[in-house]
Amino acid sequence: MESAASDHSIHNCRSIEAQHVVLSPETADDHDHHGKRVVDELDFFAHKGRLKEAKDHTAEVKEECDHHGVGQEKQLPDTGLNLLTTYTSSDKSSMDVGTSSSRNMEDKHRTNELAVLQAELGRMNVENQRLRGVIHQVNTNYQALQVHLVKLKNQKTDQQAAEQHKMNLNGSEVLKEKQLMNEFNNLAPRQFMDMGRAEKDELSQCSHEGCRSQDCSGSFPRNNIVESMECCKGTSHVHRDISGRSSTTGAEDSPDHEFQGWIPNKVPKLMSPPREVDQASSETISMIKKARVSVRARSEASMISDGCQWRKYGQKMAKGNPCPRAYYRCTMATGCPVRKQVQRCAEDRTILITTYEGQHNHPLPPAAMAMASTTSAAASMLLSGSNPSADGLISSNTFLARTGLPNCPPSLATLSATAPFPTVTLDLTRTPTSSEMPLGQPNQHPSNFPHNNLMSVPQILGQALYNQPKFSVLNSLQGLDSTTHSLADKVSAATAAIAADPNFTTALVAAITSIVGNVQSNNNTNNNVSPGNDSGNNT
DNA sequence: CGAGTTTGACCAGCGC
DNA sequence: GCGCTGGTCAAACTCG
Repeated sequence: MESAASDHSIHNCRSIEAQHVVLSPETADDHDHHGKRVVDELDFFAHKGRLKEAKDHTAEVKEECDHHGVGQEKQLPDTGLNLLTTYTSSDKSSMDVGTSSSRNMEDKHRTNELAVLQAELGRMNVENQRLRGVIHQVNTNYQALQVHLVKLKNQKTDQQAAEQHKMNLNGSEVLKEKQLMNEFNNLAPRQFMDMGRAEKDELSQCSHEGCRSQDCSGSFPRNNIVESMECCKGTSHVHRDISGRSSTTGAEDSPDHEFQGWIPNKVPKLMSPPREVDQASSETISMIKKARVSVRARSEASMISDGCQWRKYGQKMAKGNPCPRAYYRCTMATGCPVRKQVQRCAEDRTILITTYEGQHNHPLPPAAMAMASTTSAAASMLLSGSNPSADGLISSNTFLARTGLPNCPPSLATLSATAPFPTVTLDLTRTPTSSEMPLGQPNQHPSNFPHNNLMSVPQILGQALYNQPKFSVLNSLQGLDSTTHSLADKVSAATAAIAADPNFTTALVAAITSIVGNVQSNNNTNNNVSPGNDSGNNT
């Protein structure tokens, strides 16, 4: 039987950081999951260890430089060129006539080594600067798009309100409608698309927008746009309990309502709310809840590691695919409704298709937030007015533009509305053509894509989320208002970007590490040597 | 013995 | 209504 979806044990992000991913067929060992360390997942986070190594290495180099009194980085312009003059052997011999030849040789060797390392350091500094510029550009693009989106939303709201008025709706209802829409519009750019901060903002948002505290005081900080929406939808929203019955808000008073537990897919559909608008909203909510993110990645492993802990609960043979489909549910919290399906592609069995569905009801580890936020961001895109085209595919350009990266190649991400549930597909198996490469970066290592770089997608995103406060510092350093920026959107944007450009992954890791490192080091010393010069280790 | 996996059975939705 | 299919359940099983 195909081992793709049937062979694995608990997948825990916390245990994988130090693991090096095995992606090559020679080393990917799918068979054994008993006792021995088996890498049967595509590990998205494997770079972390290497980054640390590189950082340590950089620190070592610096220390060595200081120790030998040769490290003069502070005094040299950061040109990236090896402008350090090193002592030649003749210089050295003239300076050090009295020492033994063995010591001469040793010194010479060290000096040469230092020169090489310093040259490397300089080169990385230049690369670092360039990447900062890239990040700044991405953020600027994102900001512009967000403003545009809000504008469009407001226009749409006004149009709809006018139409409602024409339909001789009762005046108070129109007012209510508009209020609802305004709430929605207020939420959309911030809360809906800001899953990363939703945890912190939810309470204040709800209290500010008049929603009942009961709705918002969940002990689980849910990074979940659906809950956010429900929270602020007012009195008309409908909850589903575990048994699938619909209940009005009165049922929420039960102490365990906020912990809804596993809600099977086969539960009955939502009860029809009394009013059209409620029905529409409920449908939207339902749609969002069903929104899926599908990730296609080339992997020998049976499952990609996405930072969450999963338990397999079923396996089925799906029609039209000889490979079985495995069903997993999140076990990081009791009753977490998030599921995922893992299946190999029928056409190309080296491609692993992982489909995520649902929103976590518990705090996520930083790495897992990447994927979760992408799901939520995808759902929010659906809310934001995307209209499927006739063939059911929303323009991937639109999608990518909404994710903040208009330059992202359109072939790598699609938003499909033909499936039972709206599905965003990130195809990380494709090598973008040179014309598709965004950000003006040359496609230098197409052969590395997607393997080596794919691994670090959630890693980098997760790391960014993990460093969220630092990220805010980064934004403010760049003159951006961090409070208006959706981290989740950045995640989506970065996902698309990284999918498009393998070099971007490495580059962004280096840049973020560098900037964060700089922020930290600036608090201590004014050291020109960026601690983030570890970008060169992602070969 | 507990946690996780496997796998056949069951159920609901959907199309004919 | 019937059959197909996708999704889930839960008992049996495996493993540390």
